[in-house]
Amino acid sequence: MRKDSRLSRMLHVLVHLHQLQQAVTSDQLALMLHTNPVVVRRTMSLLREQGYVSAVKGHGGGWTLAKPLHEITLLDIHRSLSESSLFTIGLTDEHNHCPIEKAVNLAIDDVLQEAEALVLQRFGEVTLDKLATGYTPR
Amino acid sequence: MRKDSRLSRMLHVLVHLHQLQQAVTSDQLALMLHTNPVVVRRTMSLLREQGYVSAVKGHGGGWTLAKPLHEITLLDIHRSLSESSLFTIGLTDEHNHCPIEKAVNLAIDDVLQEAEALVLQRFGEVTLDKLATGYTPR
DNA sequence: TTTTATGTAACTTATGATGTTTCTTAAATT
DNA sequence: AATTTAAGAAACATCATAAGTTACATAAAA
Repeated sequence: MRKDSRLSRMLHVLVHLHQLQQAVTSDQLALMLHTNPVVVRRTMSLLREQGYVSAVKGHGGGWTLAKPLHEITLLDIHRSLSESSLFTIGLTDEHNHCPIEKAVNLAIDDVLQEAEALVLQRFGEVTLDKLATGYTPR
Repeated sequence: MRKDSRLSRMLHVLVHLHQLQQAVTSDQLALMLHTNPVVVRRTMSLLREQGYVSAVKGHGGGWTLAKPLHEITLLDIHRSLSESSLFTIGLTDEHNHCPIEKAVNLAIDDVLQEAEALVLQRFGEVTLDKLATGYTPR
């Protein structure tokens, strides 16, 4: 299944924006991410809607951070990007009345919800300034 | 992103096989899963390779459990089915030498590995007989 | 020999991030 | 005012993979 690498890419971009301290164009970011500027705008606009970056049109324009890195967590960016599920595992809904299917789905969902809660908690504990200074795992 | 519902489907099938106590054909399972028999064979054959089910050809043939439910865990079935990742999140590898990209990927991967370990542990704790008698969440 | 069933190869479909083209809009430079 | 530079946005193509489908081979029982 194709992976969603937007979180990885956007975190990468945000830390670079912090270090450069100036507006960076979509074309420049596209070169950096080995992609094209439309993909950059499409993804960055989700962060702009949540107030983490600003975009300025025209000469000298481009993208800048709208908040300092220490006020942004991995969770903030993850939430800005994803409406869809964290897991590749899905549940079936073929027989709403079958008690076995219900028990199976409940068992799987129970585990996945616990795991998702853990991911969200951990993401919430990491601010982006920690990524700028060399992250060390727990 | 399209979900992998094979785990859910196969657990459902295994518990039904236990309750029916007789060979069930791929056609019958396909009706049960609202799919077609080739999809059933393709997926069930992964469980057969690991020794969880047996298949018999010809008249009166079909699929039967090769192990009792209490000797099979969610983890066993999960492992039989998936070589691919549990998460929809992927890491980029655009600049192997960029320390920021490394820090970003390390931070994400750190969290995902912890979450995956939790999922595998929980899956390993649940034997399939628990699903036959009405599963209650932790 | 016929019927019933799995085994398997080859191909199509569905989904969503990604990639691409093209045009519009806005702001700074000339 | 005209030109250049940049984001915004619509429309469409690509890719990967579970799922779905078609067709045929193989094996076992009736």
